[in-house]
Order: sequence, then structure tokens, then C-alpha cells
Amino acid sequence: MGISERKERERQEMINLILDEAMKLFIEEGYENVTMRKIADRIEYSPTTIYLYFKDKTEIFSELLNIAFDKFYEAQMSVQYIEDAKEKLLAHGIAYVKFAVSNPNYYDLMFIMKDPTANMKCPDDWKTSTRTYDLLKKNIQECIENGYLEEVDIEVAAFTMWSHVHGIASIMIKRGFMIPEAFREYLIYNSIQYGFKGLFIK
Amino acid sequence: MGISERKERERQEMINLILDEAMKLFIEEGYENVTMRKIADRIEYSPTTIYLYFKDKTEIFSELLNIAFDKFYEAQMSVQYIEDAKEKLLAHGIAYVKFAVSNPNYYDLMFIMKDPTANMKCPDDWKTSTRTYDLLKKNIQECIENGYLEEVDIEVAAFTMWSHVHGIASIMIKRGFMIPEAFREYLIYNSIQYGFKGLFIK
Amino acid sequence: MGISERKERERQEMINLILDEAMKLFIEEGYENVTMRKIADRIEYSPTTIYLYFKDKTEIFSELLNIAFDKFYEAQMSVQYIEDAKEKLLAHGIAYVKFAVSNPNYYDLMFIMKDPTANMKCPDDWKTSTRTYDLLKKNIQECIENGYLEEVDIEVAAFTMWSHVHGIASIMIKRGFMIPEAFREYLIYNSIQYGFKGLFIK
Amino acid sequence: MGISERKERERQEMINLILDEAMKLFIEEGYENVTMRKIADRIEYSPTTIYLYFKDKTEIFSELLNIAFDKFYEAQMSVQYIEDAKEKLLAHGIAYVKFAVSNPNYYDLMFIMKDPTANMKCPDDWKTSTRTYDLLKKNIQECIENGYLEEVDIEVAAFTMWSHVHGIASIMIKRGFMIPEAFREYLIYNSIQYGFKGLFIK
DNA sequence: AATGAATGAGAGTTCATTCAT
DNA sequence: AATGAATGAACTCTCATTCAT
Repeated sequence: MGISERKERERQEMINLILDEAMKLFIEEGYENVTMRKIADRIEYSPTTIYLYFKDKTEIFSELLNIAFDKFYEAQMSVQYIEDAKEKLLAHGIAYVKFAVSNPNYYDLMFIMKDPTANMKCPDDWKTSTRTYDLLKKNIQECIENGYLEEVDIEVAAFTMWSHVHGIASIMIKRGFMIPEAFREYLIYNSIQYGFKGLFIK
Repeated sequence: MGISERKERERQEMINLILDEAMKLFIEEGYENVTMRKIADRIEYSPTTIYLYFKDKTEIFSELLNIAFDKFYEAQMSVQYIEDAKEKLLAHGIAYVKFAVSNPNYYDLMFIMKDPTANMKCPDDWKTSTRTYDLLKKNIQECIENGYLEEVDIEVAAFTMWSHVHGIASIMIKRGFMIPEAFREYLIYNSIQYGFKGLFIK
Repeated sequence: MGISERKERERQEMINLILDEAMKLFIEEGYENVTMRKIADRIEYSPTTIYLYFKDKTEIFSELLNIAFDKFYEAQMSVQYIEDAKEKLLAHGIAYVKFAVSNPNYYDLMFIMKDPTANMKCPDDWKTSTRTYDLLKKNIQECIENGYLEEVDIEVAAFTMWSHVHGIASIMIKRGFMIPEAFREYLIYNSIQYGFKGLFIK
Repeated sequence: MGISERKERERQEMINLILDEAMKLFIEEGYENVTMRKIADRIEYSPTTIYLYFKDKTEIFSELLNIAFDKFYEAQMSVQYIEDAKEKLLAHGIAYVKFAVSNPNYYDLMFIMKDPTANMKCPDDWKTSTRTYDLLKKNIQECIENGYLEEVDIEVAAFTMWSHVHGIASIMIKRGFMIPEAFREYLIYNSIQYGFKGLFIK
């Protein structure tokens, strides 16, 4: 028992090692520079070894994507405890950007890169990726019910807010270096305040 | 004199030919499908010839980037004739997204892709890419002066609006397929209306 | 004693299991599709286990070859009961081709493929493969004694008949698809009749 | 003119060099051991270079096959000058086997190996490979007309003769080493005599 | 007795690039 | 000015095999 448990643990560690290094490579060198050989070099195993843990390159990629979406969802959940719908919505936006900026690699993978979703074909995967958007819509609904937002097409409102935070996130990730570091947090926070504030009617 | 002039002109024509076909290729097939051989095939010269006009592949891409920024700037300029600052600002946003959605590969090159900006190091290039942002700030300034927008940190306002339209643009380009086609234009237009409207105070 | 006997028996069973599945694989998918991993999958053991029973892949193939020769010999024996030498010889030829056509992969292994015989170097293996040829010569000898065939160099006669049936067999196996299916059996039967008939003098 | 001619000649020489070495490899190491890299090693060029002259591996293979069929056809044609139909048919058979034995590599490629014909899809290629068989049938027809052979289904007669010589050829090529060298020619010649003689009625 | 883990060698192919002409 | 010829490096992936346990 102890043995098989240890083996399983070791296997999981190896899988994580591969995923970690693959992710780092994604970050550092971009998608098309992640090769099986480079991953192998990083983990200090032979390329063949990787195939013991993953069917092929797309499986690694697919797994990375799932992990990213999970982490992302969790980050969004962390503000759901807030009672006041308006405050919650604002916190939601800030949490979104914060996650993106703190995990630019994950964010890049999920929302910026080429077409990772090409690998996602089973409906389960789709759920993973829309879960967070549903959360946002629920928040907006609550705000409408509480009179914070005017009666508006929820799809439009959700899309607007998503666009805004996604815009902030991608700019920060891809062009952040163009903005003085000291200025970045200020911009993020105030932009969200400014943009959202206008939408609230009380 | 006449001779060297003609030679220079011919040289420029060749450069343009290469850039044109490279761009078409890039637009039609995306970044990773632009290979030196394919460009050569299109211009009906040998791959080697390209190297007589460009140091290497990145130089071509660098040039393409400049062209993209120019086109982008022009697109933005096309609404500058509008007199009313508020209307102009709205039109600005819509033009921005329209350009991005109609020229997804330009937009991708300019604002989404990883590598290309790595090539931009000389200050001249920077100007090219911030020109449009300056235009936006000028528009906002006008709006403030006309009492359409409250007195706000222009950097915050500009960043907010840019984030919003950039967000819309990238979502449409990268994840547009997740949104029913008939719905896309509706979303774009109404999202801009909804988001910007909140910012105006009159 | 009982223990070591059982162990030996179990060992033999394992060997047979491996050979059986390897043969099935070979028959179903052909030589180059027999991989150690596929054999392992079939026997539901790990690839490594196979190496406890066979030195390497060629040893398995060598064994398979012997089995094929045995089966082949048996098929030939099945007509030896026929009394009349002439009829027996004809039946022999037909049985030969029938076996080949019904077991194309065996036949391929024994008489067409390149490598396998490279492994056969010990005289024992040679016997296995010439046994059938000896049978043919005996049949011819009988025919001569019975006045069916003229007095001829038995080596020449045997070689001639073998060539003929081997020729039919290999054509059918390797190029059979070029011949309309309905036509194949007709060709085989009539060709043997036609070719052999000429050799008989009564 | 002289230049382009020389270039063309050099190109052709390179193509021939590649085909020659590829053919030798086929002979020496068998089909599955012919790799692009090995060919490259032999011709002392890089693997990439081969792709300048051939689209891919199958194109090399296809070319080899055509060359073989051409040579083969020529060899058969060399006896067509013989006037007497019977003598011609005998000579035909002997020429067939002689070609096969003298060019075992070609013969292997055409009639023994796996499925080279898989590459042949255009009708032209098929003609190349059946041309020789048509020649045989014409010879048989002549023999019938001249009363040398009884009125028989030409398909059966042709198939019988082809089987016989093909059988001899393949045995000699694949199992020739089992027959004492001094004995081989004797066997070939006498077997053809013995087998064909029976078929003639005058 | 059995195996999970690991690997070196090698497969076909494509790419940007250089060099001699 | 233009190019044909050539290449090294790299790609993903599969195979038979070994070794420690």
C-alpha cells in the first residue's frame, strides 16, 4: 500500500514537474518555442520520458489550460463572500486583473494565446472556461436586483465589464513594460473605479 | 544620376513587393505560416533574393509592424473630422474596434503577439506606436474642456477607454468564435455605448 | 520436484502465450506492426516481462518461423494418405498453394521476407525448413517408379514444381490484388493442372 | 546555354547518384532500412539536400520502381527478335530469370517487396508494370497459332509460365544461398526446359 | 516473477540562412 | 542583381531495450 502510494505520488510529482517547466517555457519563450526537447532539458530527463506521462504535446497543453482555468476560477471565488452586490462586483473586477497580472503566464494561456481552445472539444472543458463568466453574470444580476445597475441586457453588461478588465489585463501583460512600474497599480485601480463607477446608478 | 535614382527606385519597388506579399501571407495565414520560401514563391523570386533587401526575417516583421501602426493611425484619423468632442470620442472607440476586427492580423501583430515588439528598440519606432494613444488623449482633453467628462486624470481616462476597446478587440479576435456571429456586432456597438455613456456627465 | 516441474510448466505456458499473441499480431497486422509493446498489451503483461522469456525480438521471430514451418509441414502431410502417386502429387501442389494463400503471413515469413532466415544458422533449423521439400522429392520418386513421370533428375523436377507453386503463392500473396478476386481460385487450380499435366507421361 | 545545360546535367547526375545509392541500400539492407539519413550518408550530402531533388521518400521509391520496370521490359524485349515462336517463348523464360538473378535488387523491388505498388496510382505507372506481361501473352498467342501449344485459356497459360519463372526467380534471390552455387545455373536452365517442354505439343 | 521508469537511437521532414557563382 | 545548391539545427514522435526494485 505504502509502496503504491509512494509510486503514485512520485508519478504525480513528475507530472507536475513537467507541467511546471512547460509552463515556464510558455511564459519565457512563447508558445511556438515550447518543444518537447526543451521541456526535457529543463526537467533533466530525456524527451522520451515525457511521453510516459503525456500522450503528446497537445495533452500537456490541454492540461496546462485546465490548471489555469481552475486557478482562475478560484481567484474569482475568493470575493464571493462579499455581501453588498456593488462592492462585490468591483472587487470582482479588481480580483480579475490582479490574478491576470500576478499570473501572466496563466492568463496568456487562457485568453491571449493563439488557439489553445482548439484542443478543447469535450463539453466538460467548455464548462471549465465559462464557469467564471457565469459568475460575473450572476453578480451583475444581483446588482440589477439591488438597484445598483439600470435594467440592461446582462450580456451587454457582462461583455462590457469583461472587455474592460480583459483589456487592462492584456495591456498590462503584453505592454506593461511601456508603463512606469510605479504607475501601473495606480492605473489599474483607478481605471476600474472610473469605468465601473459610471455604470452604477446608485 | 538618373541611373542611381532609377536603381534606388527599383530597389524600393522590390522592398515594397516583398513587404506586400509578406503582409498578405501574414494576413491570410497568420504569423507562423509566413516562411521565407512562401514569400519567395509569391514574389516569384528565389528565397535568397529576399536577403538582398532584408537582413533577416525579423527585419521584415519589424517593417510590417510599422506599416500596421500606420494603417491603424490612419483609421483613427478618419474620425477626427467630427466636430463634437463627445461624438468624436464615441466614434473613435467604434473605429478602433472596427479596425481591429476587420484587420485581426494587423491588430494581433501590433497588440497581441509576443515577439514583434522585441524588435522595436529605437525611439522612432516607439513614436509610431504611441501616436494613436496621443490622439485619444487629445480627444479626452477636448471632452473635458467641453464639459462632457468630469475633470479626471487624463491618463486614467485614456487607459480606461483603451482597455475597454482593446478588451473588446482581443476578445473578438481571439475568442470571437465562442460568440454567435449574429450577436457580435450587437455586442460591440452596445458595449461601447454602455461603457462610454457612463463616463459622460452631459 | 513437483515445484520445479510446475514452474517449468508455467514458464512454458507463458512462452506459448507470448508466441500465440505475437503470431496473431503478425498475422493480423504484418511484420513491421509487431512491436514489443503491442505484444505486451495483448498478453496483458509489461513489455519488460517478455524479456524474461525471450532474449530479444529476433528470438521471438525465430520461434515463430519454426512454428510456421511445422504448420506448413502438417498441411503437406495431410495429403500423404492418398495412394495414387500422381493424384497425390497434384494434391500436394494444390495443398501447398492453398496453405500459402490461406496463411499469407506464415508463407511470407517462411519464404518471402528477408530478415528472418538470417537468424537460422544452426542445422536444426535447416532440417525444419527442408523437411517439406524432402516430402516433395519422395512423391516425385514414387511417380517415377510408377511410370507417371519420365526418368528425370529429381532435383530438377522438384525444383520445377516447387518453383511453380511458390510462384503462384507469391504472386497471389503479393500481387493478388491485381487479379479480380473471382478469378483467383480459377487461375490457381487451372494453372496447377496445366503445368503438372504436361509433366506426366501417363 | 552551355551553363544551363551543364547545370541540368549536374542536376541529373545528382538525381542518379541519389537513386543509385538508395537502390544499393534497398539491396543491402532491405526496404525498412532505407532511411533518408542513410542515403544522405552514402552520397555524402546532408539529408536536407535530398529534398531538393525529391519531394519525399516515396518519390524516390516510385522512381526506383519505374527504373526497374523499364530495365525489366528492355531485358524482355531483347529476345523478341527470335522468329520461331517456341524458341522465343523459351528464351523469354530464360531471359526473365536471368534478369531477375542478375538484378536481384530490381526484381525484389518489383515483385517481392511489401507493397511498392501502393505508390503507383496513375494509370501510366500501371502500364509500365503490365507491359511485360502483355508481351508474354502475345508470345503465347503466337505459339498457339503456330500449333506449338494446345488451344488453352491464355490467361491460364500466361499465369502458369509467369508463376514458374517468378518462382524460380524468387527462390534464387531469397533462398539461393541454400543451393550450391555451381548447381544454380543448371537448375534454372533445366527447370525451364523441363517445365515448358511439357506444355508444348509439337 | 514482474514491472515502472527511463533512455539512446533514430525515423521523416521543415526552416532560416549562407555561399559560390 | 539574382540564384541554385547546400546545410545545420530543429521539430514531434516511436522503437527495442535496460536497470533498479
